[in-house]
Amino acid sequence: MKVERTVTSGTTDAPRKRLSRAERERQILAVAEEVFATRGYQAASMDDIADRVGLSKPMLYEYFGSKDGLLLACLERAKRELLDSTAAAAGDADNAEQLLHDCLLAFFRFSDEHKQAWALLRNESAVLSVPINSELEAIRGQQVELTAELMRTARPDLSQQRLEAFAEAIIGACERMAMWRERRPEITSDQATEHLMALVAPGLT
Amino acid sequence: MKVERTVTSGTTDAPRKRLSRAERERQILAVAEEVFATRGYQAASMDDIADRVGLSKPMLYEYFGSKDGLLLACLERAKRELLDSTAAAAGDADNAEQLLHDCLLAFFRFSDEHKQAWALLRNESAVLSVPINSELEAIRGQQVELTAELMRTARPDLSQQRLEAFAEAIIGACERMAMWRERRPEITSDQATEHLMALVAPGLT
DNA sequence: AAAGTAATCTACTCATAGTAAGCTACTTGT
DNA sequence: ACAAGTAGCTTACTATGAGTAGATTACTTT
Repeated sequence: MKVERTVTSGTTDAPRKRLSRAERERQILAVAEEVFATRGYQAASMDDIADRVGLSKPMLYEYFGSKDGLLLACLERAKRELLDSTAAAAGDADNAEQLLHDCLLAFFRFSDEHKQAWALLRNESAVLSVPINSELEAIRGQQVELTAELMRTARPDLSQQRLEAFAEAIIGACERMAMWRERRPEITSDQATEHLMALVAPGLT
Repeated sequence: MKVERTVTSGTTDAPRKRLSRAERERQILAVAEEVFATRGYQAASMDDIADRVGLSKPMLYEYFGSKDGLLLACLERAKRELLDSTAAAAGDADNAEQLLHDCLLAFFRFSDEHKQAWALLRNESAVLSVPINSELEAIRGQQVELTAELMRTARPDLSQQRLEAFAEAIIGACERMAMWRERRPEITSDQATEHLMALVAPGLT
């Protein structure tokens, strides 16, 4: 189980290439995302991640501070990607229904195509430590805001509170349906979008 | 920080009452639910829970097997309570819209009145270890089934897949809105219900 | 080539999940 | 009443994994 690297004694050992901080950080993030997504936060060990990168543990702490910090960095990147994807889809739509449709579809496609990032986000409350969770809620707040903002242009008659409520509800519905699709892979992102449209579009137009 | 019990040397020490397994289990569950809900799974320590119960750690393992096992027992109880609450509310409703309304309201009231149980369920994917998560998804499946079943009686024209999709979406929306209400305590359960009804009722009738 | 610095390592500490092995109070058969 | 059995309980351990102190080595700069 233990993969000795024997840096000191080896004859054929490569002398461990040195990389710039930025490069190493990207490399670590890639490995960490994979490990967190497959094993889960708790079962993932810093030693394991370090080994896979081919680096010693203190480097992870040097760059990310803590296990929480490392997860948080992964989450932030994933969340940004998701936000970008949906925001981009919101660009070219002429009416409210079309807009909703495009965003939903973009979301479901994202959860298809970036399975690892999505697995991470889906389990985001994995950690529960107060500092992380509040940070996460802040990030999530952005998504709600974006959604509410988009809806306001379509339905300026609705109250601020109602818009927020709708945004929360729709995002929650999306997340659950994405998890549902993991259990039923035969359901395409178009079908999922259609189901959700059937449920909420009448209430929005 | 360490509260020594000094059982061996004390003069005024109560000799640690012996309880039946069933009673002790209930007592442990109550403490564990509180600790898990407030500190979170990760930060909760078995030693701490044992101390608060006034018991030694091996007893927790004797009765619940592992930390996961203890959390799972808490979750199962909480989930059953929630399921009972909503199922009871489904009893006396004459039409589909009324039914949906009553269930939603029951859910939001539950998350008000059983804050601890709800905090636990809300963070249920806290653990991520594969065995626990699959167990949890199974429990959750019951709720989806119940919801889908209720909707089928109201809308027998919809396909099985669509009913499931609606059930998942509505449950996801509920969960998110309950979390939203934690941030905005001024929003009553009636208001939350009304918002959600406004969003989904048109799509269901 | 000397000095400086950024990347890296080895070798620890400490907290906590989980366990082995035995002790003790209550129950039950005779 | 008392011996035997058992269910509840404890002390004292191991093992793993997060996090850290301090030294070291490879590039960069002058």
